Amino acid sequence: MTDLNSQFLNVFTGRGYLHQCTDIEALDKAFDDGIVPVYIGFDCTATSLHVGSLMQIMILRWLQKSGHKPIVLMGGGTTKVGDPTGRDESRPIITDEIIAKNMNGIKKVFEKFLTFGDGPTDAIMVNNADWLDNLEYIPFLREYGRHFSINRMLSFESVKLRLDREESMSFLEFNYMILQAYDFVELKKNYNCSVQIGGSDQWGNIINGVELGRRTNSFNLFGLTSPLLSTASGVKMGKTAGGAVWLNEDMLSPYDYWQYWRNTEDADVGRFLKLFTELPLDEISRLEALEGQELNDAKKILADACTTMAHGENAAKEAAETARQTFEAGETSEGLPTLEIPKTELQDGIPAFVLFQKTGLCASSSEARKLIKGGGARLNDEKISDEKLMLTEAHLDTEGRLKLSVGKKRHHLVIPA
RNA sequence: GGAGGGGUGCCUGAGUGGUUAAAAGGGACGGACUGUAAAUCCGUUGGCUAUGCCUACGUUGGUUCAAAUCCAACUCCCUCCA
Repeated sequence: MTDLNSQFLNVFTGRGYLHQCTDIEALDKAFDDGIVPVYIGFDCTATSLHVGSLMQIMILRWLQKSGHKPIVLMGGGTTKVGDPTGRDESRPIITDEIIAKNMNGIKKVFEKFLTFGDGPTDAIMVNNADWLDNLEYIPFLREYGRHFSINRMLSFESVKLRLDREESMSFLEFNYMILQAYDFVELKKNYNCSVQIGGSDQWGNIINGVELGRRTNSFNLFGLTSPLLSTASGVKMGKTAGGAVWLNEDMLSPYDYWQYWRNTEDADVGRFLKLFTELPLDEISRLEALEGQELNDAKKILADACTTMAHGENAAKEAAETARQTFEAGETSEGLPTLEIPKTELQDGIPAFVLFQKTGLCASSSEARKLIKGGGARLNDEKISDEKLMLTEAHLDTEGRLKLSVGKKRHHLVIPA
C-alpha cells in the first residue's frame, strides 16, 4: 500500500476499516487538502440501530475528529423500497409513520456519537425522502434510467442471489440500487459530497452512484468500503440471547450492552478494540498481546469504552460495577435488571416458572419449565430442582429480593412492592 | 392467457392416509469442561398453572373412523410457452 498523507485515511486503514476504495490516492489528496463532506446511508427499518451499524458510526466519528464533515443519510425514501442486499426475501412494506418514528430513534443514537450543527465540520442528517418522494417517473427514467444497464444490474450479487435461489424479486426492489445511486448524485449537487462509505456489501451500490455521477454530470466521486464483520468463529455480529444488540438504551440496557462486549471471543479482542474504541493503537497492541485469564482485562476495557461511548461514563461504570459484583464477588447486585411484583402475589405463592416468564428471562412458561428440568435455572444462586416450585415470601433473601438466573450469565431481580 | 413444478417448525430440508408435535442438519438456549472466551461432548428446542388439553405442514372448504399426506377452489413463488 502506498503511503497516505491524510489523517483520516491513516486512521481508517490503521484501525482496520478499509476494505476497498475506488481511488485511494486521489481520495487521500482530497482529505489532505481540506474539509471533505462524506456520507453513509442508513435504513430506517427499526427504531434503533444495532452493533451491525456501529462500525459505520465509528467511521463517521473518526471522520469528524479528523476535521471533515459527516453526512448521515437517512433512507426515509429508500426504506419504502427495501434494500434487497443480503436479503433472501422481500422486506415487508413499512408505513410512513413507522419510518418517521424509526428515524427519530436512530437520530438519538447518532447524537451520542457525532456533533451536529451548522459549523463546517458539524455533522448533518438528511433524508432521501426529500428528493425521492417527488421524483417524476418519465423525466427520471429519461435522465437517469438510460445510464443503467439491465445486463449489468442482473450480474450484481444482491440480484443474482435472489435469482439463483429462485426467489422472486419485485421491480420495486430492483430499483433500490438505482435510487441509491441517485442519492449520491443529489448529495453531490446539494452538499458537495463526493465520498460515500459503506459496508463491503454496498460496494456495488456505491459504484453505481460513482458511475452515475460521472455519466450525468462528470462528477468525480469516490467510494470507500469497510469489511463486513463477523466474529472469529464466523457468526454474524450483533445477536445475543435477548435478540439484537441495540444501541438505544430503551431497547437494550447499558448493562446488557456492556455484557455483550465483555463476552467477546478471545480472537476478536484486538480487532474490536481497534474498530469500536478510540484507544491508541499502541495501547491496543499491548492489550491484545495478553493471554489466558489476563485477556479478560482487555475485554473489560473494551466493554467500558464501548458502553461509555454509547451510554455515557456513568452508565458504563454502573454496568461494570454490577458485573463485578455479580460475577467476581458472587453477590447480588442492585444494578441487575429488576422487576417489581405486588406483595400479594408472593403471599399467595407464585410458581417459579411464571416468574421466569414475567421477567423476560424465558419467552414462555413452557420454556421456563424445560429450563428448570434441564437444570439451568437458579433461585438466589441455588439450582431449582423442582419444576413446580412455588415461590413465597419465605424464598426472599436477606435483602427481601429474589434473584432469578438463567444459566450463568443472565440474572434478574424480583422485588415485592 | 396456456403447460408443468412448488409453498412443511427460527432457517435448510425429509415426509405422499393412522405408530407425526412431524426425520436430519444448522442456528439458538441450557449442562459439563473453562477464564463471563473459543473448541469439544451431552441435553432442550409449538403453546397452556399441564399425567391432560389446545394450536400447527400457503388459505378456505370437502372426502374419511382417521389428512402435512387424497379432492376442490383460491393464493403466492419458480420454469417453459404465448
